[in-house]
Amino acid sequence: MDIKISVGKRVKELRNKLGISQEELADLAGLDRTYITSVECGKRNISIVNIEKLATALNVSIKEFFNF
Amino acid sequence: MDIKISVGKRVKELRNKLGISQEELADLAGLDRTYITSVECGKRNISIVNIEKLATALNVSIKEFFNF
DNA sequence: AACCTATGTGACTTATAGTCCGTTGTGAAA
DNA sequence: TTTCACAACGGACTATAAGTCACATAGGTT
Repeated sequence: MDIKISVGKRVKELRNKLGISQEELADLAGLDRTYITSVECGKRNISIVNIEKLATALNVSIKEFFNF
Repeated sequence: MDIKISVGKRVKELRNKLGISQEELADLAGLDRTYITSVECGKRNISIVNIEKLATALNVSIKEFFNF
């Protein structure tokens, strides 16, 4: 599976587990809401710095984030 | 520790374990020799697609790659 | 119907990722 | 001391990710 799709699904999965909206996650991570959308939809080739921001906001380590 | 530094150290560690040069890794991953240098030096905010290319070239899964 | 909340889309500018050329430094071997 | 392989560095360039916006869509509520 395309890594961008996998990352997107993982973000959505962890976000849903926390029960928060894309907008709340965006605020927590310091990113734009529409950027979160496009990441979750697998449209972004996200960088490691933003992955770290998202992982932190989602309360998981990077190692845990990639545990898929 | 800065995630870019951590990634760089990890690439270098895995590359040395394989006993290959930066240029060989670059060829295996389909990336530029000078780019590998800057990644290893922690100067690059590498994207997930290139992380996947490097992990594959280094014979580890992405999950294993981030096992640090 | 009109309304709210959450999510998705397309287009766009700015920032930087990534390439390509070469140079420099370094350490080990001859 | 030169030769070689490798690693780091630099400038100039192109490709693409980051980041934002107006707007569209889908469901649920009144």
